[in-house]
Amino acid sequence: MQRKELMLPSSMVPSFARGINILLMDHDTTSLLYIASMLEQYSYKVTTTELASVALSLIRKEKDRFELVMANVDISNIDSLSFVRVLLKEEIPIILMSSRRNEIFSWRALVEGACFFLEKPISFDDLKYVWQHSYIYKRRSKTQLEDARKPEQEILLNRGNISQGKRINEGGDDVSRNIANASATDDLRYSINTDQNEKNNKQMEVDAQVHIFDENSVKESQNACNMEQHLVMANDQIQEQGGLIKTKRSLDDDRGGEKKRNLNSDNENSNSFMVPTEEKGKEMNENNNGHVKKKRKPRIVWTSELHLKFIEAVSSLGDIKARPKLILQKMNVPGLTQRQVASHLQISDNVIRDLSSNTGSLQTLERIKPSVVGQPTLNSNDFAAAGKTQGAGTVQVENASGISSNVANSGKSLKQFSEGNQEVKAIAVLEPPAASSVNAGKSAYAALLKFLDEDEEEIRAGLGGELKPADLDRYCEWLREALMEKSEHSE
DNA sequence: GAGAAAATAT
DNA sequence: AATATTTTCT
Repeated sequence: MQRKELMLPSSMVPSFARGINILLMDHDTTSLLYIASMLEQYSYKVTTTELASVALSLIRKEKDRFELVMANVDISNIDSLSFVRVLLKEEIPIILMSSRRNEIFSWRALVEGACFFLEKPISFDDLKYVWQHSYIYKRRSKTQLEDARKPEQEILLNRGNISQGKRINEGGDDVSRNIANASATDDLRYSINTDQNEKNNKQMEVDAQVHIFDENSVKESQNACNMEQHLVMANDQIQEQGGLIKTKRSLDDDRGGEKKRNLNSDNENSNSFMVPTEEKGKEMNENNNGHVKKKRKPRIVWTSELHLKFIEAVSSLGDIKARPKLILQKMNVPGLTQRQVASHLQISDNVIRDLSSNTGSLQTLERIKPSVVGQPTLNSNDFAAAGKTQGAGTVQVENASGISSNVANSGKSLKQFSEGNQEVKAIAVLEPPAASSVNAGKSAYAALLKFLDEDEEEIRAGLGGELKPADLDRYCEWLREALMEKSEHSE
């Protein structure tokens, strides 16, 4: 009897737990896709990303969407620690995956509230009961009040122990003892990323100096110093904006008269050390004509580390308190200005730098500015106002009858779409990614699935026999090569 | 101080 | 052309 034929993996998951949403994060693409494909076979709906900051953005955007997060935490990656911290605060069950090298880190995470620790490599069977973590966690939060009386450690360890008895380091006692040894914490900072992979030179320099932002490990002052490196300035070219260029705004100004600018007067209260020293105090220059030109601030780059810090701050403050001033304070990044934070906050909801999880389907954002509703006509630019800052797409409305029509370029305003006094709901619809960019990830993934489907024999042959969990690395490596060959053939 | 939107840089 | 960040306006 081959279990394979008779039993679909998904049938091993109880019906009420099928299709739960899992957010999967793994810095290693191959492993990401591999695990995702396994999870999907169990019926889970998987959203994948390689970046912690993206994962957090997703979670922040749709709080309740994910019932379980599985993350490969790799100490050599700066994001991991902060990522785990933030996640734990979000009250989403989290399963950590990592190699033995990071075991202690994972233990600590367990104590802080993670559910489970899977040691890599992950096997198919390891994932079978993954749903239980989301389920049990849900039940637990219902009875949280009662639970709250228990000593906290106990609860946390209990959660950590919910295991299928496999792979988890059995027994809360072991875990707690090890943690109690406290050397665990010390081991958490150190070994900063030596294998910087894809980043460009500028980034690499920065990364090399970044420290993990661990409250315990980094003193503010020191932190300050290090974080300064985060502010990657775009080159110094300052653009000239002579009075000759008439923009909408400059026209307005021409007649607007008085309330002209205080130009740089309030230019960054105390933080102008971002400006290269020679430039200081020269915010205004003269050009040949003696005309005054204003200097534009060098742009900062919101690296994923910086963004992560931002999200961390926002998340710890909560949506209501998360205002630029407090966020800035919390982030404690020297040289970063409140305006920059404000500006980033403005768009942060829409910031998703990596859409590897996007299947290419339409993404709707239900948000519309009142000003757009009242506008006489709508064009595709109004798409921006409907929820996305800028970019291509259309604005649709949905009226009471549920009819949804495309408003862009229709020559009507949203108001005209409403019936009676009923409010219309405007929906910004993102254009699906261009076919070309429908992520390499997606097609690679599809290819992988197909490949797995069709060529199992070949795979086994290629590996010379039965697959074992321990073979994962070898397997992935082999797969990668096989896939590459394949795509070469198909050219 | 905040947020929206325009301007401008990449 | 599209996106990212800064600046202006309210």
